[in-house]
Amino acid sequence: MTGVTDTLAYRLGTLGGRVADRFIQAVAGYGVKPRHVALLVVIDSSRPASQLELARRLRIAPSLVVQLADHLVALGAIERSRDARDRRRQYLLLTDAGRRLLAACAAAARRVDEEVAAGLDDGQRDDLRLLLAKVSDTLAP
Amino acid sequence: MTGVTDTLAYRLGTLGGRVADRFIQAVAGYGVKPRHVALLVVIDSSRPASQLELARRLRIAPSLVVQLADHLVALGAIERSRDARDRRRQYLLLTDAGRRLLAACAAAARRVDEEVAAGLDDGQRDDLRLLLAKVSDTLAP
DNA sequence: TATTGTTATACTCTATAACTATA
DNA sequence: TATAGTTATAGAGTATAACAATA
Repeated sequence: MTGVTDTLAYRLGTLGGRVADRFIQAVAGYGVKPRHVALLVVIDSSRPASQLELARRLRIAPSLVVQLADHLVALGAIERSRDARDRRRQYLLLTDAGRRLLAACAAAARRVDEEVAAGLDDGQRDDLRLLLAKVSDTLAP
Repeated sequence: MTGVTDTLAYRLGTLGGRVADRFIQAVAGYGVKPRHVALLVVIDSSRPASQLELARRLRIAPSLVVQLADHLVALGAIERSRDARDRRRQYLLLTDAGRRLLAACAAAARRVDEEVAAGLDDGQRDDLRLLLAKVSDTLAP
């Protein structure tokens, strides 16, 4: 009988935590945490989106988007821009500094990858990336 | 230039969280959370260990082991047994009910796997398991 | 009245520090 | 005095609920 440690669910869950801890350390120097990076990512990879839209995409509470955005504004990484036609809405937009910050976080993630994937050859790294992407897509909706 | 989402670190971190959420739901009916399952796993897969040893293996605070163990004792899943030669030490031992609970959690994890790996064929599932195991080993120490 | 964003509050998780008992 | 375990306390992270502004 296979044990719980043999399952993808258990391995992905525990390993995800270990890797996330390293990522936290890797980006801490830039004054951000994984949630901030995730927000930067979705801002970067979509048409200008309101805070509520971003909350839905990230599956986090709207009030948390406010806090994360406040912090990123303070860092100069994003700007809030009111919708002229519906003044309730505020779009979050990356600044040049925000793009540089995101690039720095990507570089930090690649440094973590060096450690995480130290035991894998290039082909295995690509295989793993592909398989994780497939799983992500499965869980996407 | 590769973005942060292309890295293993970012994917493993975010995906780990999503999968962990599903695992939490899957075992909630048994009255346990992932930390309890992790404690059951290490108790099951080692010589009788003191609470402090278990804390070190799980990389969690000794005080947390106390809380988790209290809960598992209340569920009847483990028993505390004092070391006769050093009455400060308490070994945590699985009961039969604990073994059944662990088996139920493994079954729950396999149900989560059905969802997580729905987009992968059997060969890909094995590949992913193997690659994750390799990465786990790399990060083990 | 409904929706967007914000603020206030509460809850969960977990660690650190203080304490007890045994050595 | 040092160690295993326990209890008390505090901090981080995040959600829910109450509120403000606009539609």
